[in-house]
Amino acid sequence: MLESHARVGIRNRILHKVALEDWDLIGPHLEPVTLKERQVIEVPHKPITHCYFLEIGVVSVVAVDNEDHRIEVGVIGYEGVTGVPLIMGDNRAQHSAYMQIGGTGHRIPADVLVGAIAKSDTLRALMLKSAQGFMIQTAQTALANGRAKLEQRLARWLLMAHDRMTSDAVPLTHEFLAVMLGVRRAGVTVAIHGFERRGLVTTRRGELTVVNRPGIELIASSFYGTPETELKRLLGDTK
Amino acid sequence: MLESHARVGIRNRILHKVALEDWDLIGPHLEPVTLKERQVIEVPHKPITHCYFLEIGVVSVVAVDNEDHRIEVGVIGYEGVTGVPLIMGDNRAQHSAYMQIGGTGHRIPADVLVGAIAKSDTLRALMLKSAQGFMIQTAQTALANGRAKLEQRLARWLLMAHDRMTSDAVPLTHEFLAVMLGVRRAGVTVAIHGFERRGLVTTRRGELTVVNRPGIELIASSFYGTPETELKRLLGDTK
DNA sequence: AACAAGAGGTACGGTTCCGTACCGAAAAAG
DNA sequence: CTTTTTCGGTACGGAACCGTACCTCTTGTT
Repeated sequence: MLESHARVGIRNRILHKVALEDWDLIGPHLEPVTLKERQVIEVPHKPITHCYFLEIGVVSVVAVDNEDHRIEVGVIGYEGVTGVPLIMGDNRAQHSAYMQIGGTGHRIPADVLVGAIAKSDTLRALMLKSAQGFMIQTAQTALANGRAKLEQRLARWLLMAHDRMTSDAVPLTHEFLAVMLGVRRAGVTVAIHGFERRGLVTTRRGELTVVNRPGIELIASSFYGTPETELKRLLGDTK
Repeated sequence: MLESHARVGIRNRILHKVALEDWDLIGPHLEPVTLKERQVIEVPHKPITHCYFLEIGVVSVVAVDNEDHRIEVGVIGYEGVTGVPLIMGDNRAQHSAYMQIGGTGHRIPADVLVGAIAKSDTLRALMLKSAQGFMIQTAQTALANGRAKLEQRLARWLLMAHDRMTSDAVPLTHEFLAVMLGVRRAGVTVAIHGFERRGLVTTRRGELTVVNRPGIELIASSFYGTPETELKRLLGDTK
């Protein structure tokens, strides 16, 4: 498939797959952005102002209830787009979303994207598949939260983050990892030590480097992989 | 809003909200069905043949991975419709779905529903909101699985089932409850005893009756309620 | 250089829940 | 009415993880 000139160098899978005839609807409205860690993308129950197509970095989507329990329900990187509710016809964010790992990308005003989806069936179909990919990820998270051990969940998260990075270094603290997994910070520390001892990762303050990815996949076992495989099927990627 | 004659007596919230001008697209193709417990609705990775609009009963949607870990990611009753992937443009089921509590409803061939959604913007918007309601439920399940105690999760499930029943009796075994919550059968038995001792429920073999719903809500606390509230907002119900 | 703040290491008692197993009671099948 | 199956009650050791706390390093900040 030919790519429009404007998309040369674009890594985001969704933008990549926007049909040529749909590009005029959104391309001109994309604004390049640099996103620092902890930057807020969406606030629960508030209108979504922009959708972000990441190039690099990781967004954490975190469910929060009214007693302040919180847990990550999914991550979004270069393979997807934020603002799933918009695709479903709702303009309010359901969950908290923020940059877990800083990066870059493009954003588009919510109303422009909604209008574009209304105009083009093919664009809407693409966005819907992206949304479904996220649903699958959320379901897998529910499975992992209910069934997997801390170590397996940690492995799963590292793999998902690693997929979305361009290097093997994953910059994040035990503290935030604990929040996302819904466990104690001390528990994360101990689990990471286990990984380190087995030569799967190396660590520095605020950073963790993947050394032996297959080894980590072995630990995550079948808790990792399903959403990734399904997304490829949905978007028809061959690589 | 006026209801078409054909819909008199329909309890399903989605069918109820189908606009008059959209009714011709699906109404004539609805087939009344009686659904017995354990009846299979969807099989993972296989094409979805029909979508079910339940009147009474509960469908369990269960994520299964390739090592046979399984856990319920959501339930569907009279408030929704099965076959979420179809709404998202995919014809394959992602999860296992089966009747957890027998009931009645109407079903429609998948291709008819897909065609109808393609023809009508308003119908599609309605179905998308239903799908989003399910997404919210799945996210809340991920939260509960990661953060809640067994007792709280049990309370949450009972409330969700109770919402979808027409009586206070919920027919199910500890065994299946355990599968859905992803815990031991023995654990469920003990937790139910606790409820019974506190006068929240009464039990018989294969059945459980809700006696003190507010008491159960107190236990579930904020792990119950969010998806229910949000679905009302999405569908604009006032009751 | 001194200080404060953040990140990580470690420990300990306590709780929750698992894995497993065995038994009796109720319902279904013959 | 007997046999078989399903369902539920109960127990026990053990694993996983929590809540909490305290201390030590880094890494910025002043």
